[in-house]
Amino acid sequence: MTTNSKEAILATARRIAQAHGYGGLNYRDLADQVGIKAASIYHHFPSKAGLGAAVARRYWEDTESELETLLNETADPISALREYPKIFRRSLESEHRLCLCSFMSAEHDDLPDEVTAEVRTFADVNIAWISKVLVAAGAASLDNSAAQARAIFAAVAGAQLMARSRSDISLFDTLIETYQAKGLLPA
Amino acid sequence: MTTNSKEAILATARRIAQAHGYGGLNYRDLADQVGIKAASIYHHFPSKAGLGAAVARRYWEDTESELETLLNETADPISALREYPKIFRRSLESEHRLCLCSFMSAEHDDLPDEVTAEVRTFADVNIAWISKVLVAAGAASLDNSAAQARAIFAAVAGAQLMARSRSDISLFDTLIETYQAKGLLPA
DNA sequence: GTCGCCCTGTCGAACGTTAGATAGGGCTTG
DNA sequence: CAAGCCCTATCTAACGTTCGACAGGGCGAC
Repeated sequence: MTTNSKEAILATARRIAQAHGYGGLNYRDLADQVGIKAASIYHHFPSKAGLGAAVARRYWEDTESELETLLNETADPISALREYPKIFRRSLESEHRLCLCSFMSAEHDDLPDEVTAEVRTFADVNIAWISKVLVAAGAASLDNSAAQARAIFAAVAGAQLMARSRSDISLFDTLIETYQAKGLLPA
Repeated sequence: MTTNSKEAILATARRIAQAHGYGGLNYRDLADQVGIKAASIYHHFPSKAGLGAAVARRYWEDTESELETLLNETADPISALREYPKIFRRSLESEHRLCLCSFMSAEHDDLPDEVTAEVRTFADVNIAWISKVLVAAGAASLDNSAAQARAIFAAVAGAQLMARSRSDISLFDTLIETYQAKGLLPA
C-alpha cells in the first residue's frame, strides 16, 4: 500500500484533468476519489503545478509506449495509421474524456510553465510518430511528412473535441471517415 | 452611457472567456476591465450562467452575420470558403484568443445547460453555412455536404487549438495549407 | 532484545485568498 | 418622485496550501 498512493493520485488526476482540465482539478475531489485526504497529496506532490506536470508527463510517456506498441503489433505502417484515431476514440468511450493535451492547450494561458512544457511534448511525441509512420508507409516524403503529421494530429484532436461537445461518439467516427475520404488519413 | 455597460460587459466577458474559458471568467476581473464594480454586473446579468449564455449567444449571432457578410461580399462561394479560416485566424491574432465554442466544448461537463445550448448553436451555425456554401460551389452534393462541413469545422478548430498551444500563428497557416493540399478545404 | 531515532505516509484543522452572490443605500435622469 | 444604474459592504463556499501530530517500520547503539 505504500507507493500505490502516488500512482493512484496520478491516474485519478489524469482522469479528472481529461474531463475538467487543469483548472477543474482540485485537491479535495482528487483526494476523495483516491480515498485519502487532501493534505496527504502534498507528501507525494508538493504543489499543484508539480502534480499537473507529473500527470502530463506520465500522459505522454504512456502514449509514447502505446504508439510504439501499436506500430510493432500492426502488420504494416498504413494499418497503424488507420488505427491511430482509435486512441482518441477510447478517451471518448470512457466517460466522454478529452485528450489531456487538447484540454490543456485551451487552458494554455493559465498553465504553469512546467505543465505547458509537458503538454508540448505530448504533441511532439504524436507528431513525430505520425511523421515516422507516414514516411515508412511511403505516404509522405521526408520534407513534408511533419506538416502532414501536424495536420492529422490537429484534425483528429478537433474531431474529438467536437464529438465530445455533442456527446456523440458516432460523430467522431464519421469525421474520421470524412478525413479518410478526403485523403487526409489513409483509407 | 446607460446601456453601454451591458454591451461592454458582454464584449469584455467574451474576450476573457476566449482566453480563459467559462471557468476562468470571474466577476471581479470582468468588472475591473469594464471599469465598474463586480456587484454592478448583477444588475445586467443576474447569474454567471445567464451571462455565459448571453456571451455565447451573442458570439454565434455575430459570427452568423459575419459569415453572411463574407458570402455576400465575395465573388463566388469557393472564394468565401477560402476566406473562412481567416475568421479563426483573427482570434489568434488578437491576444492568442481561441474560438469560444472550442474552449467551451472542452469545458462541456462543467457548463450550465443554457450555456451548452448556445455553444451547440455556434457549431450549428458554422456547419450550416459551410454546408450551404459547399453546395453552392458545387464542391459537395446535398447528401454529403453536412458531413464535409463538419469535417472542415472540426479540422479548422483543431488547427486553431494547436496553433494557440504553440503561440505560433504561422503554424495555423501551414495547417490550413495542408488541409487545402489534401482537398479538405478548397485550394 | 530493546531502546531511541528517523523516515514515510496519513491525518485533522486551520491559514489566507478568491469565487459567485446578496442586501441596501445613494446617485442621476426624466 | 420614481426608475434605472451603480455603489459599498458583506456573506458563504471553495480554493491551494501549511502546520503539527500520530502510527508504523527499519535500524544502529547499548
